[in-house]
Amino acid sequence: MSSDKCPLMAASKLLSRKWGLVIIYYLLEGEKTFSELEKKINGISSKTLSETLEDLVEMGLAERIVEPGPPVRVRYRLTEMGRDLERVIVYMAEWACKWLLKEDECPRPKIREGSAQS
Amino acid sequence: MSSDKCPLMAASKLLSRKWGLVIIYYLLEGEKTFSELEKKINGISSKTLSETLEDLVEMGLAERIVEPGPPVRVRYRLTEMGRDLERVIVYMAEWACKWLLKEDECPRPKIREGSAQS
DNA sequence: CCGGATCCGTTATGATACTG
DNA sequence: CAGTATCATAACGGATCCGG
Repeated sequence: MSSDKCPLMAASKLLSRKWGLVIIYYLLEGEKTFSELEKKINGISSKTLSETLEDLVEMGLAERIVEPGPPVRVRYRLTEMGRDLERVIVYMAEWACKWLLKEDECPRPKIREGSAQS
Repeated sequence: MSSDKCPLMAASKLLSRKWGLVIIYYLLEGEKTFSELEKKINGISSKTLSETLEDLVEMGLAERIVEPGPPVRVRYRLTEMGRDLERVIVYMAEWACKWLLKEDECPRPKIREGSAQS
């Protein structure tokens, strides 16, 4: 049988979203609004950001929090499941620093410690 | 400023390939031929496998090794840069096991020991 | 302005068939 | 065995538009 249970294939919905891990990387810094993410993530279109956020919420990785206005504010926050990707993302970032970037382009991860945010 | 150097964005070519990390996951077990990968990775089309392998080689993550035949054999092997993704992939696999799979569907990683580590 | 939705063109992926 | 060719769908990017 070729049906090995490959855990990475179970995660393929996440992995196949081009900006999924990048968005989570920035959400690890803390909650962000739609337009904060849009400004941070240079190169993403609002359409793709919107769709990817929807998918992240649907996958249970992030929460969409609507603060009734006016003005209405929508914030996105990682769930525990999403925050649990921190190690993956930190190591991926280190890998990219090592192999893809110059030393001086390599930022210190800005992951928040003690992430109790309720 | 929006021009943060985000290491994950530098890796976006890899991350945006749906099957990239999955292929590397299996190549971490050792060299594989095209059809071995095709059998292992259920759900990938030969076209996408072919294109993704080309990209992995072009990105420097894997090598394409042609054994003159007949019959000609083509094997794919990770480079050091590719093997260095091991931590990322192992943690991603663990994450998927924890959140996406049932306990009994969660295989022990079959990564080969004795490879160069940093 | 904010948080998208809609339309449209381009690229990536999937299914199937076929080739050296 | 190791791919290519062809065609269809899905994801992505750019631009525009819209209700609050």
